[in-house]
This record gives sequence, C-alpha cells and structure tokens, in this order.
Amino acid sequence: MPTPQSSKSASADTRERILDAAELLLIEKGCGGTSLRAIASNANVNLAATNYHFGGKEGLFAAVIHRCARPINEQRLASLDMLEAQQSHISTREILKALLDPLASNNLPERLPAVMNRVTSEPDENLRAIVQAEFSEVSSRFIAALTRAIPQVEEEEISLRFYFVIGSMLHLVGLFGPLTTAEDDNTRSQKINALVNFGVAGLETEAPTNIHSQGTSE
Amino acid sequence: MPTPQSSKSASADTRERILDAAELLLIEKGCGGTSLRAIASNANVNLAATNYHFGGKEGLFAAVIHRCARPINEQRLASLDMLEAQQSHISTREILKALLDPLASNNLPERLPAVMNRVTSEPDENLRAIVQAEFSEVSSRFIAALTRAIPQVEEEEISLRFYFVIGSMLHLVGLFGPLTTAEDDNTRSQKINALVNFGVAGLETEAPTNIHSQGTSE
DNA sequence: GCATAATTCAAACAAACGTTTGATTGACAT
DNA sequence: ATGTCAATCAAACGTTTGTTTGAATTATGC
Repeated sequence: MPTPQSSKSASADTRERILDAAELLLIEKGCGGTSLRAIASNANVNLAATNYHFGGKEGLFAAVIHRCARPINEQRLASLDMLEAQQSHISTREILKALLDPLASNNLPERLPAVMNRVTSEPDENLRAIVQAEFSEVSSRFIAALTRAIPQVEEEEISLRFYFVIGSMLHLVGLFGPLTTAEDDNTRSQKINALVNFGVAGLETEAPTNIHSQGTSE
Repeated sequence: MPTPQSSKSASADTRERILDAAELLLIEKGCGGTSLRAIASNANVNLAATNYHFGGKEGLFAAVIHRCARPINEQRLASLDMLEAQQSHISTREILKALLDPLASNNLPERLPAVMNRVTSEPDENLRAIVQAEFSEVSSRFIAALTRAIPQVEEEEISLRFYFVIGSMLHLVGLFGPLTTAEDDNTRSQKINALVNFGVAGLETEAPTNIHSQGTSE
C-alpha cells in the first residue's frame, strides 16, 4: 500500500485531475452513483490511478470532502476569530454573516456548496463521520459564540436552532442548482442575505417552547 | 409487463411486505445503496416479485415515497383547509403547526420523516421529480397561506423563507435518527415545537434584505 | 372439476462494480 | 550509464447489480 503523499511535481496533476472529476461527478450523481471508472474516464487517467493515489473509493471521496470543506471552514473560523478579537459583544447577525457569507464568495471553489449538500445526506456511515469531523470545530465554535450573543436563550435551544440554520443553508445551496458555474452571483448573495435575516430572527426569538396551546387549533 | 393493481387478497401481503422492507432499507442505506436482493430477502419474497409487482427498482421506490408522503400531506392540507374555513385571518404559527405537527404525531408511519429526509436529497433525476410532484400542492398551498398571513413581506421572499423552514425540517428529522422506533415522542414534539417558534420568527421578520453593511465586518 | 389467469419460484442473463496484479514507463540520484 | 523507486498502464479478478425467463404453484371463475 504505497499511498504516496503529494510529491512536488510528478503526480500532482493526476491527483488534482482525479479530485476535480470526482467532485463534479459526486455533485451530479451522488456518492453511490459515481463509479471509479467514470471518474478515471473524465479525469483522463487510468482506472488504477484512483486506487493508487487514494487507496480506494472511500479515501478518494474523503479527500474530495476535505479539499472542499477546509478552505471555507478556515474562512469561517478566521472571521469569527477576528470578530472575537475586535469586540467584546458580537451580534447574532455578525456571527451568521461569518458563517454564511463565505458561501456567496466567488473566489472559493464554486462547487463547494453542492458538495456539502450532497455529502451531508449520505447514508454511508464512514462518509458521515468524515463530514462530521470536518465540521465539528465550526459547529462548536459558532454555537458557543451564539450562546454568548443571545444570553436570553439557553444553550441547548441555541444548539438546536443552529442546526435549523444549517438545515436551511444546506437546502438553499441545493436550490443553487447542481452545476451553478456562472450563476448570477448577485442573486446568490441576495439569497444568502435573506438566510442571514431569517436566521437572526429565528435564533433570537424568545417565543416560549413549553406552551401547550399557542395556536387556536386544538 | 403485467404491473398488476392491488388485487383484494392475494398479493396484497407480498406488495406491502416488499414496501415495508424497501422503506426500511431506503432509510438505512439510501436509494443507491439498497439492492433488490436485500429487499426481497428482508421481505421474505422471491427476487422476481419486486419486479413483478412494481415494474422495477424505480417504480418500487416511487411507491415507497407515495405511500409515505400521501397521508402526511393529506393531513397537512386538511389542517390548512380547516383553518381557512374557520377564520378569516390565520396566524403564521397556526400555518406552521399545520405543516409541522404531523411530524410529531405518532399515529402516522413512524419512519416517514426518515424517508423524506433520505429521498429529498437523492441525486437521481426521476426520484427527485417524483418527490417534487408529491409535495408540490403542499408547497403552493402553504406558501399562499403564508403570503396572506404575512402581508408585510413580499411573496418571493416568503417563498424563499418557506424553503428555509423546509430545510430546517428535513435536517431536524435527520437528527431524529435513522431508526427512531420508540424514541421519546415527547422530545420529538418539543423539537418540532422549537422549529415552529424558529420558523415563525424567521418568516415574520421585516429585516431589510437589500442593506449592504448591516454588520460591522468589512 | 376444470380451465384460465395471477402469482411465486429457482435459475440464469449480461453488465457494471471496486480492486488487484504485473509489466512498463519515466524521472532522478549516484 | 545504471540502478532505484514512483507512477502509469492494460488486463483481469471475483462480486454484485437489475432484469428476464420459463416452469411450477396458487387462486379464481364457471
């Protein structure tokens, strides 16, 4: 099992071509619907190269996830670091913008949102664990920041509402379309902004959760 | 291609056993990860029966989706009908409760939320079309009701926020766990209630969507 | 009871899958 | 030049896939 690391010049091209093709097909066909043969064909490499460089199908998709998630999560954490260094109290809106604005930035890999949307709903146990590990720091850091920003809501409720925002985000990037190469970035950032507004209001609401008959039905 | 309709007595058992097994495996392994052999084995029927009764793998999963989605969507539309018949103005909360409370009701097929969560993120084009057709009436009816309930927000924005709620809902039912047979129904309805509160606040917010620098970053 | 149709069954089909093998190529250091 | 190792290649491995076939079995109508 060689599993070589990225050497400087020789096979770096092949590795990235494989990752590009795998990323594209993962978005279009999903994880289970993408074969190593299709990846190798689209990447113009030999079939065996996929196993040679990534050890197998699972290792390949893990690499795709890592390559996609790392830069956006680093940007999120850097934005949060900057906020926490500059001000003592951070608003909910600032936190959500640090979390969501990177999705509208076009200097990031464009297909990133689609990969996230596809891979967070994979049934495969191992892939789910990889995704969870990739996002665990972002989750805990942002939940902690939101808990400080919204002291009137208890942490457990904040945590739940944070996952509501994540769900909205994933659904939204799914609506971006599977291949939004040159989609109107203006429209995209408008939708991200709408999600920020939606999330701020939802996170900060003090509506009682233990009431039994808030509506008139029943 | 016989594709028989459900005859009264004979093969109804087989059909439902196949649907049950397919539903369970669809939740656990996803659509692409489930083989007809595994379904037939778990259902204690012959492999060929799956193709005989449903015409193929795609027809089988379409039947699973239909059997799962129909009762809950009928309940949603019935609740909305009742609200619209009884009162001239309906609150956002009442509408969201009509949409989401069925997920906490335990007299519905329990595995329904998990099926929805799994199938709404399928890459397969045909399955996505089936799901979309199954939910199109619910979507349009509830968006229309929300537009009337929240006149201060334009319809396009309401539509977008509605899909945020749907995204939160799907993510939440994913958190319910893949097999929540006897999970604490109390906990589940509490989380649904939290989602209602979150959605009401997010839907009704009048935060401007065209502002350029609401936060302090940048 | 008998004919007719619906259903179940074991068996096989071709195709596609992930993975492995062993030879061949290329680059680079000595 | 030569020896060494990383990288690419064609080819095949054994499984598993969805689907089909034709006979056997069961239910149904007369």
